[in-house]
Amino acid sequence: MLKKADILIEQMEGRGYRATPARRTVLEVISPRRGHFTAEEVCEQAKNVGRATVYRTMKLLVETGIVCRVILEDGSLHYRLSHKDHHHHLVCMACGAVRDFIDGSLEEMVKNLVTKTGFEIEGHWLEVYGRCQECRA
Amino acid sequence: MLKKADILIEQMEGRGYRATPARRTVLEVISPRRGHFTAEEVCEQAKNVGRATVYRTMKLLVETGIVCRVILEDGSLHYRLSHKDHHHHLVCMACGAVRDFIDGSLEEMVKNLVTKTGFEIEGHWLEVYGRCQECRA
DNA sequence: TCAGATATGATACCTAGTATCACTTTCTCA
DNA sequence: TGAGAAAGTGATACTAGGTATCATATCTGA
Repeated sequence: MLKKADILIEQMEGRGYRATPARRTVLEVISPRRGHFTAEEVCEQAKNVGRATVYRTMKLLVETGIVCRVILEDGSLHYRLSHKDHHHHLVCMACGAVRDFIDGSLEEMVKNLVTKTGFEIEGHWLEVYGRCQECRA
Repeated sequence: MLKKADILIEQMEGRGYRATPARRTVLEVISPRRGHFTAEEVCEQAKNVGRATVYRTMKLLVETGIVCRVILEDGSLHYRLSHKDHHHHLVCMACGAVRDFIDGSLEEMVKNLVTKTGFEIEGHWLEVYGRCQECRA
């Protein structure tokens, strides 16, 4: 049976990137993660991978869509495994849990902005912050 | 006649902060600005104000609602004068122009998320990136 | 098999922002 | 009015997060 990390490695190879030991290690660190994490956390856990390589790999993984960036309320950059194409994050500020959501009305709104403002819209970024059901209890 | 910077100074005083020369200088640098700018740019222009003080002042201005934070697509933190209570930004990636907008459907969507997910929602952050009418021409 | 392309890790470096601290300014209230 | 407290300042050193460089290692395919 293929491990999750193997599936991700295959995704990378499919995009024309080499499946190197360093990248494998990074993916093995990342793949069991549920919530969001920083590049620095990956550095700590992937001990035999250089810091520069971890940062390079994270950038690569974002490009290939394997992970996505999560910006917390304080502006700090985190990452998490990506499961869908375009989606947004609902981040619990207490436990760090992240839920994805897609919202059609938002895409609609963006379209309206085009006609209202004359802007050509290339992208948008939405993060919602709060406390999840468990943390409220 | 009151300059724009004076009005902003008054706003600060109204919140219980002192109107010091350093803060005046920062506000004079900021007040004629149209688009977004970084704290570092303010440092360069407000030459006789210490860097630490500029950063402290920027933080203060965000707290008092006089400026708001703008996060660019690359994750870097900029600021701009704030004109409304809660709003979002439409940022031109070519010329740096920023347009504010308010969107009721978004607030609606956030409310829907509460019932769908059980999250208690504390805040959200939306930035839209594109090219303005002038830059497209 | 070997030349070129890719990837790596160590290191130095850079940028943005914060902590510290001695000092100055301003406020306030007796 | 003036003394003490509170608030603010700037220089400096420091930290975190990330990038540039470069010699070396590894892979790939003609």
